[in-house]
Amino acid sequence: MQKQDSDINLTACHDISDDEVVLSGIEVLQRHYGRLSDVCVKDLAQCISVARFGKSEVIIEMGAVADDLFFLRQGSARAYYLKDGREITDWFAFEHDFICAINSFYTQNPSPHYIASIEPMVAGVIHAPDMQMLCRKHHDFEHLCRNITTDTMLRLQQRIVALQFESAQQKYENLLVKYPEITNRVAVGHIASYLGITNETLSRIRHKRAS
Amino acid sequence: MQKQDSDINLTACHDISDDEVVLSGIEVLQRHYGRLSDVCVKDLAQCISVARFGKSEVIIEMGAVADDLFFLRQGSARAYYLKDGREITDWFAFEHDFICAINSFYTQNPSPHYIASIEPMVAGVIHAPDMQMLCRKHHDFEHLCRNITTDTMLRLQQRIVALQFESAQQKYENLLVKYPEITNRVAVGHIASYLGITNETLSRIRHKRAS
DNA sequence: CGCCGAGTTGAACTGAATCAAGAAACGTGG
DNA sequence: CCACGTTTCTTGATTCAGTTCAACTCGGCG
Repeated sequence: MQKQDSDINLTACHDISDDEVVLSGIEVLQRHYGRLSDVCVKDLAQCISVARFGKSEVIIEMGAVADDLFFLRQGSARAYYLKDGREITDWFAFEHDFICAINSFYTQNPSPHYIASIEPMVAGVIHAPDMQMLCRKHHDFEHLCRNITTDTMLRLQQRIVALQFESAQQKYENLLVKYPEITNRVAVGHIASYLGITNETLSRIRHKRAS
Repeated sequence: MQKQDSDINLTACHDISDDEVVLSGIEVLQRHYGRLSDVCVKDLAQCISVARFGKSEVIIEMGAVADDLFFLRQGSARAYYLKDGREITDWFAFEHDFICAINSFYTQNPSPHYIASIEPMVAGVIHAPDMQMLCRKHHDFEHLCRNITTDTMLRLQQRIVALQFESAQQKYENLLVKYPEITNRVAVGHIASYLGITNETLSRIRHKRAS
């Protein structure tokens, strides 16, 4: 049933125009991270392109210098890396979330992360050099970027506390609170690696909860 | 013998003048995070005060709204929080490091963290409202702050990977690589909680390594 | 000198990993 | 639209790293 809802959305997403992605993205950004001057908005809009992906497409390969930052309008994606040949999911993004190969985007080094779509997705894209240029040109944009980074930093801080002292079960419970519909949209295996536990352990936790 | 070296430094630290703390702090900041205009440096210097603490003094209490950011010139400090009555160390700072009650500083909420000196310390201090003001006034200072935040974010990201997939021993080894002299300056118990392991486990790891 | 907190050592316990099979779900081509 | 192969998820048995609890040692300080 949940499935049907999301199918409808996925069909609908093809109706979203590029302009709509760009403009609504900028609007959401401003709402969360700080207002921009009209001239800055105009410059920013120039720098944003729109990308569309199907289900489970690899968007960024490990080893590439990945200077794309995606802001999702529709669908979902994940960042992951390989640890002993296993995919470890590191970050999920849904509507109105950012995703990028964080190390590569901010340092221009080859990315240890892959990025892949989960569901079909539509996103606004900005390139790191353009972002740098906009930051240099517009003080208010630099301020907005600082807010985004601060926000991300605090989220990572929270996650460290969670990883260090919560049991596997607690971590799963908390994830469900933060993303109630994640189980309908993301493979269980990806969730397990995100939580730092094995598929088997997560499976057992889910079994216990269901009863 | 290491002890004596640091005793000399500790004595010496009383010789550091306030001006020296402020100016050398600003110099180090610029070297790492971006140049500032002369007028900005002047404004910044106005906003920095100097704080001195003895050994093991609590600097920020849990529950307080803590809008101080410290930049250490000498000595060391740690941020920690209580988990089931036990102190969990979350961040160490040595010379040229920052330390603040990260959540409180950036959100103005009551701090879940304590901050305490470890060794006697001397630090430059800036208050969050002053930092905000300087960011608003000077684009180059906002840029510098963004760089600091980005850097912190990437460090936290690294730490998540480390926490999630390294064994207790690996985590300790890596800590020693990053801070070779930490064992001479910080209580073993603080290191254990920083690594997310018990004192006993760390003790056994150290025993194994010594042999 | 004796206390006290920090660190060490030992023994028993436990949560989660690993290894190994089986069951479901998924999508691809006939 | 169904059959088959592949991937994902579940279930069970065993193992292991790290915790917990408890006793003991050591070095510094009143």
